Amino acid sequence: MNSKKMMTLAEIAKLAGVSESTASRALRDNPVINQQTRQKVQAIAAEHQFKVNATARNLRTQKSYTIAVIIAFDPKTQQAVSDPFLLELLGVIADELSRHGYDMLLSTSKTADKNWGHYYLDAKRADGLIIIGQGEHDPRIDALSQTKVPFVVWGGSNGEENYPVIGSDNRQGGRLAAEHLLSQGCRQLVFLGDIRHNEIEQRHLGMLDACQASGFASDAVQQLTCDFTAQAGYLQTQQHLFARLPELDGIFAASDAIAMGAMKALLEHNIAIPQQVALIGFDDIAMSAYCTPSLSTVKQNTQSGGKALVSQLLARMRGQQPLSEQLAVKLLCRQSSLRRL
Amino acid sequence: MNSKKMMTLAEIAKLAGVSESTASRALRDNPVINQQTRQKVQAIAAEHQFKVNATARNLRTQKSYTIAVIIAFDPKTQQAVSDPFLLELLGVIADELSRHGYDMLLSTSKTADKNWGHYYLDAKRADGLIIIGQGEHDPRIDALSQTKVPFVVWGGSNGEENYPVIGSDNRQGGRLAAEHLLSQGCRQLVFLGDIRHNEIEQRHLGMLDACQASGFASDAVQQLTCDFTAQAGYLQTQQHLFARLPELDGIFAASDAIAMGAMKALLEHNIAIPQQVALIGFDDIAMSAYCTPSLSTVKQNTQSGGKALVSQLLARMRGQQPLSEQLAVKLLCRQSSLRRL
DNA sequence: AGCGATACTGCAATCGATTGCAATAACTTA
DNA sequence: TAAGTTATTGCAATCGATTGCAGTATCGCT
Repeated sequence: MNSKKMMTLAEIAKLAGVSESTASRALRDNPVINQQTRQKVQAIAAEHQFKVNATARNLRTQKSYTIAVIIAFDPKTQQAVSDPFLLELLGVIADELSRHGYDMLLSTSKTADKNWGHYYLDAKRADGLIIIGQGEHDPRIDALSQTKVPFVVWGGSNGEENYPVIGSDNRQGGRLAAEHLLSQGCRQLVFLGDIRHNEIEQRHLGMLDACQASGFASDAVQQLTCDFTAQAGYLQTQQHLFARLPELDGIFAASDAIAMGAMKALLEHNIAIPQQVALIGFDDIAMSAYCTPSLSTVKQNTQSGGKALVSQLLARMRGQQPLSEQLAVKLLCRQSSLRRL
Repeated sequence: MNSKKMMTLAEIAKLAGVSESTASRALRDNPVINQQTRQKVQAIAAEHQFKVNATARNLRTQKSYTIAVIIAFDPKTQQAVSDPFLLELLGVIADELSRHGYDMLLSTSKTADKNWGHYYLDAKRADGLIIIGQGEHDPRIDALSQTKVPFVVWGGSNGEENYPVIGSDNRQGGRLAAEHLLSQGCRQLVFLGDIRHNEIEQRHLGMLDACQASGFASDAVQQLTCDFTAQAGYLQTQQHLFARLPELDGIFAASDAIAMGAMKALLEHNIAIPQQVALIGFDDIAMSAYCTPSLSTVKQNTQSGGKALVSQLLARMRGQQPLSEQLAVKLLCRQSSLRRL
């Protein structure tokens, strides 16, 4: 006989001839319960496919074993969720959370209440928050940090946040990218990205670092604001960069998607990549190795990123002081920037 | 004075000088409560940032206002979560659910218990299930359909499922793609994809439909199994398709990612696209318009897909009979297949 | 004044599991 | 044999909100 109806702990207890308390303890492997009793209860529970009612347990224990992941959307482009990079990160987080026994509640900031944070935490829907992307300096995050809500953020750090930020070492990534372009002989560089985003700003700063270290005048680097899409990269390149040719000879795009848009525009205009203009992106999304020419990029480590987010959050929930982390990035030189083979 | 401590309904009631029952009704806008009382309670609740404890409400009402979304993973490639197409779909689902007042619990089948379904529903973690991708005919889905669990599936239908399936009209998509290739003069076609997946099989069948309708011998179409990644597309093309040149003159890839891999291999081999080999994909992911040559494809409508999934599931939860749906697809002709401009 | 109708409000049970504390049984040890 | 342990188990309160039903005013109308 299987689950004709929904089983409750009370029914299991009755079937086993014990009290609810005993049944509960038996199922949780509480050692204070007699070995035989325990096994009997567990056997009966298994036989009837009994699953503890999570809601009831959560109410009683005042925990939800759930973490809310909030993807901060750029309301203009709605880019976030369709960015391949974020999806990868999300997958890693999902796995990590379930490895630790937590469920994952997903929401987009577009979707969520104006004050997510409260929506999830005050209503005890979730025990903690992972916020992906600060966007253009979101004041709600600062507000959250004034409370005792346990949360961590994926994004860029300028060292001034009073909340834990996990992210790639974007500045170092920017340096690596720029150094590489310079090493390939580029002398007039463009940064394509929106530096109002913290992460992007760091990448840009890293680029400036590298140029200064190499003794280039600061006007050797120009910055052009650009949304996170291939389309934006394409349009910006068409509209603003062709005019700067032929002096312009190197482009560092803030993301691979942008870079692929730029690449399209350049190729349509018959600009040789990398000979006339060298191009490098950021992220290492799956496609970047498969466009033509293949796209050089700075690879973010989603695996360790997701793991760090989860472990820092859980640490914070245990009352420990969480630390911001900057994850190492890796330069991948492919055809779009390698001039001498 | 704000939320120094966690507020409960009882405290709000006390502050308002009413009973818990009245407070509860007032907050839910129950018209039986006096207008003034209602407003007073609501004002006090707002002032103290009171949020109903979702766990307690869920326990009492026996609902969770949560839908679990399960992404069926291909254990070999782990492709699912990083497929840009699925991410888009996920975003739409998230928005739709929250529009209807539901939270979204996300899990991958890799992650979830062997018997997801029971994990979520028996434990009352979720009120319903959206399963994305049947994979290679997952027996667990059949098993689920024997129970009264409310769920819907995104995937391919062969008309024989005894559960509701929402998905693109893959067969029609296959027809469109093949007809297009034939119209461009292609005479030896290859289908690149794993037909053990229901959706992919339908696309393949559609391709055969078109060829038969045009009077081609069935051996004019060859099928080559290929995982869902660009890498797989690249490798399969390299290893198996070069041998079939120059007869082979048209490739229909089961996804854009595969197509982009194939494109890379062809270009490296100096095959002219579309002159020597015309290429078309499926999905219309963001990148497909931005590779060079731009990729022709069959566009799936994620927007209406996500909406249909949610509305059918909710209908089923209300006890209505849900229907399988096949969503219209749209052929997008870009450079990779357009021979005469 | 009397009586039913109407409009609110509150009591108390309930959802299903967890857990502090008390109770009982069994077993030692002096 | 009595007192003291130790091993198990059960009672009952609790988590926080919802809701059926009963209770109390207030009002209208004859």
